[in-house]
Amino acid sequence: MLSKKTKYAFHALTYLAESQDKGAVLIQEIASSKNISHKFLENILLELKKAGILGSKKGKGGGYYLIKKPEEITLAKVIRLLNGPIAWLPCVSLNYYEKCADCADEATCNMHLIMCQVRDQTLAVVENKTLSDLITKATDKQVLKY
Amino acid sequence: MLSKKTKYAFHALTYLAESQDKGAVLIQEIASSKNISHKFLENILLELKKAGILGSKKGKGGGYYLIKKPEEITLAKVIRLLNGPIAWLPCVSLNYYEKCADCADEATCNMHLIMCQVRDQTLAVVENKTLSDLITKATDKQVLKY
DNA sequence: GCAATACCCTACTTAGTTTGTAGGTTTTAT
DNA sequence: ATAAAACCTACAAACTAAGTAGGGTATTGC
Repeated sequence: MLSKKTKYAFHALTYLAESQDKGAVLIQEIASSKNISHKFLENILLELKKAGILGSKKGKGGGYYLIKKPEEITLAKVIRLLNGPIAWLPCVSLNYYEKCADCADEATCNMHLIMCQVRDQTLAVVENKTLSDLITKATDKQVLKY
Repeated sequence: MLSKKTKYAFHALTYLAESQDKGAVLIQEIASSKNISHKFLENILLELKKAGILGSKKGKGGGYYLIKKPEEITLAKVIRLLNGPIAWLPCVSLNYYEKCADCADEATCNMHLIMCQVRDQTLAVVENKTLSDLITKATDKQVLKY
C-alpha cells in the first residue's frame, strides 16, 4: 500500500502541475487546498526538491514550483522516493538491492524469478506513466482520487 | 515489501509440500529447519489452517499437513492472507476494498485507473503461480530463496 | 535598511504495525 | 495416567509512519 506521504506527494505535484503558469506556490496554499498538515507537507516538498523535481524561491512571494515537465516525472520516481522499494523482495530490487541471507543462487531460485516478474510487470506501468497522466485536462475537469 | 510473516509462510508451505508423503509434520521440525521462532510460526500455521490451506492433528504424533494440492495454492492467496492487500490503494483492492474519501468518481480518476493497471499486472503473475512453482524438483535440487 | 515572508533544518512525540514471547488449555496416542 | 503436541489469549519489544514544535536562514518589497 502507498503511504500517506506518497499520496500527499502526488496531490502536491498535481496541484503544482496545474498551477505551472502561476509561478511559485505557497506550501500553505497546497496544504489547505489538499487538506494536508502544513509541516508534514513541508518535509515532503523538501524531499521532492532534493530529488530535483521541484524548485523553490525564498522570501516574500516565494514558494514551490515544478522544474521538470510533468511528462518527465514518472510515477516510479515519486514512489521510490517517498514510498521506498517497488519490488516485493530486496533481492529483486533495482534501486534498493540487498542479497538474500538464505539463498545461494539467484539464478535458480524460484521465488526470486517470480518476484522479478512481478517487479517488471509493475514497472511496465509506473515507469511509463507520468505526472502528465495524472493532471486533469482543463476541458475535462475531474477530481483526482487516491 | 513482503513481511517476514509472509516469507515464513512460504518457507513452511514449501517444506510441507516437500514432506507430503511423510504425513503430519511438527511445528518444531519446520521451525528449526527454516530458522523460524517456534511460537511465531505457530501463529502463521494456525492462520493457514483457518484459511483452509493446512490441516492439523493434535496430540502425540500430531502436526501439520497440506490439505490442498500444491498447484491449487496460489501465491496470491498466501500473500493476501499474511501480507494483506496486493493493490497499492484501498479503492482498487478486490479483497480489501475501501472507498476513497476525496474522490467522487472512480471511473474518471486517473490515479485509480493507473493503480488498477498495476494491480492487474501483479495479479497476472501471482494468481497464476502456485506452491508447485516454488518447490524444488527432486532431480533438480536447489535452494529456495526469498 | 529592515521587517515580513517563507523556505530550510533538526529533533521530538504520538500512534500504529510487525515481530516475537509467555503461559496456560485441550486433545490424542501409548 | 502421562507425555506430547496443537491450540489459544494476552502481552512486550522493536520498528516505522505520521505528525508536531521551534527555531534558523535566505530573500524580497517597501
